Amino acid sequence: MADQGALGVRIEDVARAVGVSRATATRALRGQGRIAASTRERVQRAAEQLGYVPNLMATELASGARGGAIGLMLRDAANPVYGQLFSALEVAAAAAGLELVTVTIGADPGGERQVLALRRLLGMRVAGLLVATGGVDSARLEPFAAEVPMVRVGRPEASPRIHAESYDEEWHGRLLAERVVALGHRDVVLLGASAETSYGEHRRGDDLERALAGVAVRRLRTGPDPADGVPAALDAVAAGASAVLCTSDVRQLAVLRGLAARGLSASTTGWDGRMPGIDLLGLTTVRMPVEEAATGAVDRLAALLGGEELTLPTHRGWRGELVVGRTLTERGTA
Amino acid sequence: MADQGALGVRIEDVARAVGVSRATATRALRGQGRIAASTRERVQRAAEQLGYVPNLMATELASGARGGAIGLMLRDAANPVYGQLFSALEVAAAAAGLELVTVTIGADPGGERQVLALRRLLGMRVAGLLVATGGVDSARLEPFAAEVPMVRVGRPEASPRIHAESYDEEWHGRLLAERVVALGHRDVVLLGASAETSYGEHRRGDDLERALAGVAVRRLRTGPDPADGVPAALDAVAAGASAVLCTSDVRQLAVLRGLAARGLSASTTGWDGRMPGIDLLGLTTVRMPVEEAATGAVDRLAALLGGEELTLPTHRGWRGELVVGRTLTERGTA
DNA sequence: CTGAAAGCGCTTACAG
DNA sequence: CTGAAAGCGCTTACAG
Repeated sequence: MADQGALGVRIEDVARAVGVSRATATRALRGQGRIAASTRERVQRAAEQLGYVPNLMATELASGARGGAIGLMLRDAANPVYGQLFSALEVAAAAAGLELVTVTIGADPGGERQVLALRRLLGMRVAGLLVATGGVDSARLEPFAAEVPMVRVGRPEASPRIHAESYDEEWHGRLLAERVVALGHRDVVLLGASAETSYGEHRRGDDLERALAGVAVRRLRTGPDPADGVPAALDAVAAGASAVLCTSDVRQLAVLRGLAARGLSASTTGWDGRMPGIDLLGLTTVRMPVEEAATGAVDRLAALLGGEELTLPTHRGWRGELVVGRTLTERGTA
Repeated sequence: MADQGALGVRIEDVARAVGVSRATATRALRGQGRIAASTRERVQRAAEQLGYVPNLMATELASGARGGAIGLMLRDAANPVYGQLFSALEVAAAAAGLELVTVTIGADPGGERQVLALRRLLGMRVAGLLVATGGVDSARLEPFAAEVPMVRVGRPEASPRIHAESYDEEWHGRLLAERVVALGHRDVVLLGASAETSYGEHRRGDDLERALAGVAVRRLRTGPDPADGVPAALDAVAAGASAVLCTSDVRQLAVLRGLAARGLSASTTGWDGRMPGIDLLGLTTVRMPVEEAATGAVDRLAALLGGEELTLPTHRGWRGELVVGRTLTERGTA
């Protein structure tokens, strides 16, 4: 163990150094209550000199304050979309004067780790909860929502009893489908993660498929690796499909690589629209309204913390925009 | 305030429901010490039924346990590199059996917010600290390092008194410079953030410039927006510079857009190498060894926590690899 | 303006 | 195997 250093310094030590009581030291350090300016200064100086760091655990326990912090449960930040959501949430929280304590969850098929993480956050007595993962079903979330204000953000799918600020993926699916159909595609591949792999992507696939009226859809449900299912998709292209619709942009990239490698051509679309070089790559995708959802979620949580308890849970779906690049062309012109 | 719900349930309530003492309830719930199986079961059942969630603050305060968690201070996760570093750290921490509590810092010119965040993390009595931001100078970090094991990760620049697992940016600079020179470029633009904007990028610029022996370098120091300085860089290209070397990939993208818009051509290079579509874009860049640094940092921290106190702080620099794409060609062939 | 005392919710020796 | 008591480090009325 490294030298315990200043962490061993308690307020008692500071108080003793100055010759006052703990209560006085507390007042001096928190700047609350009546206190002589000179005393305050002496205490502050001593605290600084001793390297006093208040023990938050004790502070919050004693004050009963539910710590200003709000807990954020996030999924894998390696994905640009989650990284940006994370960042946007931070910005929004800072603007709202809230501190964020974050825990992330990697793969979590059964949702077990998420429940654990939620308990842990709750154990830290966060004032509110932001849930930005897709893998927990609402049923497991509800008990937590009963204990502390909770807002789900990003993914759709939310029980009517839980606040949610999400992306209107159904709308996004229609946006894409409309354009694909308008360009004459009637035989397409729909490539995306299976429900177990990513519930969010799975839902996107459903939304898109539903909107593709009159189109022959070969749906491929794959694993987490973006390259999964690409060979099968290419086979379908070779067999006549004119477009490969993906439920995420990284998958679209994998398809583009595959097409180039096999010398095939087909239209492609993705989903997310948050990668840096989208314009240069000419990707066709839907851009998720990340900032809007993040700000919406934080504002709603702030309102709930502020006492808006009577509000019925609401589910707000934010709409992004279609980005049409070179990868989507009229059927037959690719 | 939302219904306080089960958060109001204390261990006392559980104990009373079963008719045992708090001490017994504790033992039953933690599974420590001798306890009758039947008692344990009854307590567990009651806890579940009442929705008991242990107050972590009280638990850790009472047990003196410095909570297993380690604190991570991170910079803006919107940047793909940081998002991936975050993710890699999570993975490594999970593998090492450590929990991560993360706070992020946005722009923080003076390093004030970072110091605050560090104090806050320390207040939570984390067992160790991972610092993955660039903006704090070592002098401000040292006091914290004296209190709790600390490892700096990612950015170079570290006092000899602080453990660091970083990227060997000097080496990366040489890697790039060598290739640029080998391809005949003798008049280049070096485009990157000013020291105030991003210390890391600034250092990269220094490293690169130093390695560009015999090359005329026009250095442009810009603000945070990737598009900053691009017009000036293009002017330099129009005036004869054959390459634009950037200290980050997003800047390189901005330059590529600018070149296309103005119908100019020049070689370009970037830095980071972590964007999803690099290969498709044909970017030239250095790929940061994110996973290696992350694993190294977590392992080292784990070792420190495990009692390796005698180790002198070490500074390990991880080396990534050069990625040469279409954007870097022999001078005159662009 | 300042101090003594009680208490936050939990755990941990110490006795039984 | 179980309970009473003391204590973790801090704060907050309540008296002075």
